[in-house]
This record gives sequence, C-alpha cells and structure tokens, in this order.
Amino acid sequence: MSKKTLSTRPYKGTRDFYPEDYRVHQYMFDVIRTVLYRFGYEEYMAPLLEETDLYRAKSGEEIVNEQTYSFEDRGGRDLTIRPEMTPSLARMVARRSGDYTYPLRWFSIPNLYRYERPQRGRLREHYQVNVDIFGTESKYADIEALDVARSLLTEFGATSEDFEIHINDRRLIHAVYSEVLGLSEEQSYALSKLVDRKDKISTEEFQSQVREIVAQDTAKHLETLLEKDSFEAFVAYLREISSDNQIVEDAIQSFETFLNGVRQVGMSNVIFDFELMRGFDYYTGFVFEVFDTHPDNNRAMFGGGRYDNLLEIFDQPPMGAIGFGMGDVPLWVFLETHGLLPQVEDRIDAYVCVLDTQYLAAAYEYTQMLRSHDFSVVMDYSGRKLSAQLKTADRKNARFALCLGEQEVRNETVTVRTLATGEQETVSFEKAVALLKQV
RNA sequence: GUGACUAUAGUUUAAUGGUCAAAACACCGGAUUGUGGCUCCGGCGAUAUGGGUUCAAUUCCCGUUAGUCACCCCA
Repeated sequence: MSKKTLSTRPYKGTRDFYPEDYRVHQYMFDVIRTVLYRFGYEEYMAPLLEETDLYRAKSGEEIVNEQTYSFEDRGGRDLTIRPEMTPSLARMVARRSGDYTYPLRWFSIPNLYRYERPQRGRLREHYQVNVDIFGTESKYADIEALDVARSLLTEFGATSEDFEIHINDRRLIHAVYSEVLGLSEEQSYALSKLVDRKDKISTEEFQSQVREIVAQDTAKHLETLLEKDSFEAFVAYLREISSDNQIVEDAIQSFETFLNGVRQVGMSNVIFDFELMRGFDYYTGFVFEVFDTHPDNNRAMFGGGRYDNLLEIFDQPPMGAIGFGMGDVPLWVFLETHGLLPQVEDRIDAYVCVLDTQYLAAAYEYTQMLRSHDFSVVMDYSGRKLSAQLKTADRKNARFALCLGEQEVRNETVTVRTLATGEQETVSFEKAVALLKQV
C-alpha cells in the first residue's frame, strides 16, 4: 500500500463548488429557469452514462475515442459519460415521438464531461443549459430561440449593447458555395473550415489558403462577400454575380423573412455574419452565435441553430428542431466582466447562544420550536463565552442572536438581540417568535 | 496530443545557496468570567512531489503532479 498523502485538489479539469461559489452558480441557474419557465419550456434530465453507440452514430469515431470518457462496464457494455446532451435528448424524444403534441419546448442543465486539456473556458466537467424546440419548421421558432437566448442575458441585467447575436444560414451558405461559386462538396467543406478560422490567421494567410482551394476569381468573389457588413449589401453583390438562380433566390428570400421577423420583435443587436459557420456538419438551417461586446472579453459565448435531422439515427423521419447550449463558464465570465453578478449571501434567521452547557437541553428544545415556525435557526453548543458565540452569529450572517442563560431559563424568557442594530430585549418565547417574524 | 510559463501558511503575497523563511487577511485565545462588528496583545500555520549538483538547496538542474496561456479540437 502506498502511503502517499491524498491530494485535496479536485480531479484535473473539474471544480469544487464551495458554498460561496455554489451560491453564485445556483443564482445563475435560478435566473435561467425563471426565463425558460416564462417561455413555457419544460425541464428534463437524462442519465450521466449512455451507451457509446449513441455518440458513435452522430459524431465521428475520433470524438468518441479521444475526447470522451469511455469504458466498459462489468457486463461488457461500452459506456460513455455524456459529452453533450443532444443525443440523449434525441433518444428520449425518439422513444416517445408519437406521444407528444408539438412543438416541444424542453430544456436541461446537465453537467458534461470531455477529456480535454483544460484551459481558459474549457474544462473537463462543465454545466450547460440546453434549450431545444422540436417539431416545427416555423420561422417563429427560430425567432423564439433567438429571443430566449437574448432574454437569458437581459434577465441578468445585460443590455443590448453588452452583446451581439451573429446569425447566418446554412442553406444560404450552401447556395452560395455550390450554386454561385460552383464549388464541389469537398471544396465547400474545406472552405467552411477555413472561413471558421479566418479571425485566427492573418489576412494574407487567409487569402493564400483560399486560393489553394478555389480559383482566383472565385476567391475574389468570396472575399468580397465576406467583406459585406450588411445583409442588404451582401445580397446586392450576390445578385450581381449569381445570374437569376432560383435556389439562391429562395435562400435569400427565406433568410430575409427571418431577418425581418427578428427585427420586428425588437432585437436590434442581431447582425448578419456570413463568416459564421458553427458545426457545419449537422446544422441544416439558421445558425447563431452570441458575442460579448466588452473589449476585455470580446469572444463568442454560446450559440446554436436549426438541425432537422436529429432523429435520423433512430430511423425516424426528420423533425424540425432548433437548439442551443450555453456553458456556465462563459456565462460566468460574461456576467463578471459586465458587473452583473450580485452579492449572493446566505442568511439565517437566528443564532441561539447558550450561556452555559447546563442549558443546552432547554436551548435545543427551544431551537426546535423556532424551526417549527419555519425559521432557519442554528444553535451554538460549544460552551464558549458569549462574546465568541456572538461573533460567530455575526459571521453566520444571522438576523438575530437569541441568548439563553440562567436568568432566561429561570423566567422562561429569551434575550433577542438584533445584530444589525445591537438593540435587544428579554421577552417571552411567544414574543420572540413575533419579533423574528418582523422583517 | 504539442509548446511556453508558474508552484512559499487556509488565502493573497514577500525574501534568501548559510542562524529562527516575513507580512496581511482568515482562524483560535485574551484584554471584556452575560454581549458581535472597531481597537490592542498573543497563538496556530508554509517552501507541491521525487531525484541530482553542493560542505550546505526553499533558492541551481532534471523528472512527476498540478495550475495558467497558446496551438489542436470544440458536440
């Protein structure tokens, strides 16, 4: 046996939430639940473990092997700790797909595991709010999803200047790449990956890499399209080079309707961004990403989009679906950066100080009586001197200190001290309850 | 997975190839044997880990572990 001392650190890439941290964590998710209930979303939960096949079916082998916690159980089954919630959600919906009245509005706040090298905003365990709408093709579902995403932030007190929502549409990307620029599927794929990396590399490098994939004049067209900073300007140039293509026109019309709808519901900080790619592999319609506009934290926080083929792996017909996920870490960083995290404190109603250990039994009975009135009460059974007990009452953020000593026990009274003011009076038990009830 | 930087009380930091590693906050006790917050005094408490160089290592070197950052990846 090794005698090595056990480490007190949490496992690599995971976090302990001490009470003062967990209060903040809970506060964040309380606010989120408030918003989602207001929009009529129902909360669900799934197991932490799934059969590995569930992830193999959707993602590539590489993800399953290299980025998940996978193992064999004692019965020889291949299991994986969930690295995301969507496959579990798809499984649940597919299992009862005939039972529901659509659309379904569901959300969950699972913890997820990925075997990664931890760094900023990327841990091995994190919590993620997952919001999904199932069973509708309506543009208003897309708009609602954006509205929910926006509301999740504004509920914390963020304003529309604090963040921007970038939107794009995979059908539009596809129409431009294949119909206008005439790219093959391989070229489209390579190009989408490159555009996704555009901000990470220099302009020259980007341009030269584009030219490794497509011809010179095609590259020029693409670069010009990417430069357009409004949807109107983008469309104008697109029409110039596309010569009356119906597929392109349909994609434009469809996106225009969506964009107009978004503007009508008062989202001024939604902007068209043809560079936005986001999981090209499975999104089938609009995609979005929320960016922090604060100079200290100018990056993407979360996003999602429409993916209509989610139930395919269960051999079920396509069902219109939209979803997005928001991690707890980026959200925390956003709120912290913008000063939107309130001081969340734990309070107790009363701290019972006992002057001598011979009164502990009486004090315990009294404490139980107070709890039966729904007060949160802590009793001090240390037998320390009163000043130490009061100090602890103060540290515990108690509203009142209730002192029980010889005089009180003899007269069946209690001394009620209001810690904020230092005022106190010795009263009957009934009167003490009444005092505690005053706010 | 690749590379860089970092590791000192519970926490945030200081210092040093050579006597007892310093301070603040926190905690405990006392000043105040029935009255907290402010003040004063005292106490507890650390060189991540394994090896090497050296008369001597917390300090220099290597490994490990952990943290941070970038790349990769990002469901």
